[in-house]
Amino acid sequence: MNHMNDDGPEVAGPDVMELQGAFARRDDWQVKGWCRIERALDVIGTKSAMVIVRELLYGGTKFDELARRTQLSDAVASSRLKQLLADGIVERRPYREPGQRTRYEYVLTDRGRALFPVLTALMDWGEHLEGDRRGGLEVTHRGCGAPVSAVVRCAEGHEVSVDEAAARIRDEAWAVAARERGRKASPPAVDN
Amino acid sequence: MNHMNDDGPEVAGPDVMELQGAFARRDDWQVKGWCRIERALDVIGTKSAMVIVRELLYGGTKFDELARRTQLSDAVASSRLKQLLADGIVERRPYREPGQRTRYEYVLTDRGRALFPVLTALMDWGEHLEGDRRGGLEVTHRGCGAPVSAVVRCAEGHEVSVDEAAARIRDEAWAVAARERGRKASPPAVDN
DNA sequence: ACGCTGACTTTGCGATCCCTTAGTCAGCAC
DNA sequence: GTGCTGACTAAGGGATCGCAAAGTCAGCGT
Repeated sequence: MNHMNDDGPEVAGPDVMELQGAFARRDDWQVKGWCRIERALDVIGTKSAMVIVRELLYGGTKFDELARRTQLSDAVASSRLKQLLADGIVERRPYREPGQRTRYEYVLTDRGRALFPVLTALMDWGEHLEGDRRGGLEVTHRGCGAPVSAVVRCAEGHEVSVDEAAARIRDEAWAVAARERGRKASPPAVDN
Repeated sequence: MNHMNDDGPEVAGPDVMELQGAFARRDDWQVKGWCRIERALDVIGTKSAMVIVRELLYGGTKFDELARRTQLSDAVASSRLKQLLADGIVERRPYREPGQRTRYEYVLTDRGRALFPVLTALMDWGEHLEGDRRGGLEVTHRGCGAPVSAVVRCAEGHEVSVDEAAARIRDEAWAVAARERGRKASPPAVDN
């Protein structure tokens, strides 16, 4: 648990998660489609998607606002928005300004707004990287003005560091059975 | 603040961040190098980097463990680890098992472990996507056994939703001056 | 009717990501 | 010293990402 040890080559040690139950034998569990991190990255794992969501969170709605503020080309903005639409992250709704034809504005869905912790966590992490600090943004709580950050917390309200976390398979009995079924269909893979 | 409105085409409304101060004129501020989200993504914005960090958090240390468990090819695992090393996210330290030559194991640095909220936020978000739920992982607090999630919180301890958040430029006076300096060097861009 | 503008779409290209296959290289085992 | 293994490295290729430039298309202005 020795955080903040920048004192030379002495390294951090095994401050990692505890693997519980059958997952302790990590190699027995290949992450075909069940890793939620990978699933998430398949949908928003691209830089253009992330920065578009960023601008939508900042309140941009019109196509040219989003393209300009993200510094993406029209083509990328267009195809990414189309994909975000298909994935249920943004919705399009018509609007019409007086003397203009009907256009569409883009707004985040609930699923899109649920990316707020992801973006905040990335922003926090980017803080400690090289680069300009003063020109950057500060995100605060409108109520009290205090700066915000993304933290990992358990349902009981405790803040959880990496070494205080444990990972286990959700429905272990089912997962073991599913693996057995898969093994009958195809020859055994990792078992030897 | 109408969360969870899946009732048809009625959309969510302007549940977005408030832009304060000079940042309210969003178009006046191009995100050249100061956006921490983009800086973060330049370093870990790739799927292979993310899944390697995931495995390191799960406790993997040896090269072949990491390559096998991430399902990445040796080549990708190798070059990504090299890059993570250069970026200060992992450290390599020699170890030697009896009757073996010296090898290296990979461990996260503090900066690497600081990605825990990012990965947790992604995992949370991936929850609501299509796909298998039962085979998935559950991350809990070792102390009390409760499941963990990533939340956005202010320094005063309030949980902050998107529409309760505000963004402003950190050092606004400096940023305005810096922009003026830049404008002298090159012809005005967005002003007219 | 003609041009202009805002909102895209299409096209063609280079860069990056990730894969497979094949090779290297250090030390044991024999 | 020959073979083997674990840990890489290199080479070549397909897919995806992102860009610039050009094209489309609807309506307003004249």
